[in-house]
Amino acid sequence: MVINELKQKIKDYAGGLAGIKSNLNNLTVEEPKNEKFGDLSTNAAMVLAPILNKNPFEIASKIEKELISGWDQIKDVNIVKPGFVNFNLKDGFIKENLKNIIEYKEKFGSNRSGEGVRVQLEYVSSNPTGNLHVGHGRWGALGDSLANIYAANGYEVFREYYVNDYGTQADKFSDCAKCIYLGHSGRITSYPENGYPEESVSLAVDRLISEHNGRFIVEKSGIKEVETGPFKKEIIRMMVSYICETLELMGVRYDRWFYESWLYENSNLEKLITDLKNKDMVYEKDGALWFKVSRYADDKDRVVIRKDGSPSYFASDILYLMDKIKRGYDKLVYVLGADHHGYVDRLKSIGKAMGLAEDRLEIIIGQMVKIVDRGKTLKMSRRKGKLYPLRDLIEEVGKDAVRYFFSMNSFDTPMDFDVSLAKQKSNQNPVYYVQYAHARIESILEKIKESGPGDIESGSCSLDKIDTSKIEFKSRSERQLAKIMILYPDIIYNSCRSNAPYLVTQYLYRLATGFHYFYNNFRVVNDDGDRAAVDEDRFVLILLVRQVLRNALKLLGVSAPQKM
RNA sequence: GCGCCAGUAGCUCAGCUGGAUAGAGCAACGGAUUUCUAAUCCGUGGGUCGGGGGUUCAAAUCCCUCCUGGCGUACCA
Repeated sequence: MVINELKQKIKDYAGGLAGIKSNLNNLTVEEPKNEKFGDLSTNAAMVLAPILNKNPFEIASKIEKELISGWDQIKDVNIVKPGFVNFNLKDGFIKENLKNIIEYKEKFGSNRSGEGVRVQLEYVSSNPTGNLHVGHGRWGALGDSLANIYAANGYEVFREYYVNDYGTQADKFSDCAKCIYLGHSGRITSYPENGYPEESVSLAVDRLISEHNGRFIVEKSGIKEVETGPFKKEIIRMMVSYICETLELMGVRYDRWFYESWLYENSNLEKLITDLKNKDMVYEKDGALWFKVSRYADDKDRVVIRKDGSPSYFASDILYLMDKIKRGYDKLVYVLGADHHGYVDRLKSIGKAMGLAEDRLEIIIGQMVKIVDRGKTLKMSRRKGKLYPLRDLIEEVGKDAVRYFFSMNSFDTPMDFDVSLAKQKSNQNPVYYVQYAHARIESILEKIKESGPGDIESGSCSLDKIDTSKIEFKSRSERQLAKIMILYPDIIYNSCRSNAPYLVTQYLYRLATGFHYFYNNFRVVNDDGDRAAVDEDRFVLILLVRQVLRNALKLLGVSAPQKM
């Protein structure tokens, strides 16, 4: 990492001046907004000024003299107005860093900051009582990309989907499905009141019929009935398989599908209750058993066992979290929609009650997706349906556009998803812009292969045997392209630290811009003479760009096409 | 009512551990192609950073207050 390493050096130095106790968290090393200020810039002097009670300009020149001017990575330093220290990197340093792309290839950009840490991510976990809608796509994309990013930072990653197959909602779903299922076998019954939308229930029923036909029908004194227990289990399995397929269509996969009902096996609940009673964490009131969560973070206590003796969903929350802890993950990440933000305190309370260190539990609350179609907002409603199904979107827009689109914003931003716009396959969708850069490179390489000039050894477009230190930057834009590439590892590190896949997306756009500009202004293959001549410096450069594009696209689950 | 999130260009969004002229994309307008894919490139216009107050050498960024929108506030899951 270029920036993060320089930053550490500066921070160490600043720490020496200011004393270790000083807060230097807002010390930054970053690319200045305006590139005329140089490659990189630090505000160190201005951060130190109040601590040392000195003029920032004075400190800046001290930093320049004592620290930065001695670095062999730096070509020149200059100090500007309030006390910015701006500097340029040596070309040689950039070239040296380019070597890493060749050395690490598809691993370029990765780091080991998370080595030895087992992190579990749970995302989507939509109830298996209906199909996924467009909003769920955001959590799928976010969760999967985050998982990839954590892995690229050296973490050991586990991806999990929690299936709510236990409790009254699952029963209700099963009842709805039963009605439709019986209808297929000729017996008409009335559809449950306030049942789930028939279209989405039918998805599971159709699947069940095609797999098992009428296997769950039993005749009782001439009347067709359904074996409720096995039917429920199977119909939910069908819905889950549909959900799983939908997510796979957008490249979202899991290591484990965890069923809520598992939590109630082996009398786990009884053990939990005894345990909670022994620890004095519960009390009885109005015939129900309450958990004293209000003593931790939640605003009020929650029911664990209802007065009818059945466990509440909160009981599942506890059991599930305990199960995760028991499985030995060092860090638990929940990706939840804003409609679940009431969970945060509840989950944190459980964590605290279970003695889980606060930093081991990370809850990401993503803001909602507002679905807009031709200027009209489609109202989101969890129970009532009439939402835009995720599957339709993937089929209409394509996996790549869906993944890219959902990775463009910070999860903190409520998002408007214009379905009609997304359906248009036009340059309005920036994914094509980025993919086009890759396809253009492929196209150049194809041309080189075809013309088979003698000056590229073996003609194969491989990264091996390239010495980047011999590259010459013939223009500003070539150097700029190289500089963007060597900053990639910093992006991967930062995107992990702030759970922000969109930083990768923004980076990709920037790299693609750099390439497109380069492409429009310079040629890699010149065939105006008798035979094609390949510019080797540029040939190397585009090979490197291709590699970095691929690496970043892969993290987002977007393909890198050969042709477009 | 209380809680969480948000309000930045016509639209969709970055920037918000305070810093250098508030940035991108799309849309609008004007250019570039006998040359490796024009799904590209270059240029122009476009802003009371929701309103008001405060802290500071410096505020889109921090504090207070008000307005607007989304979500939540179950012995549903």
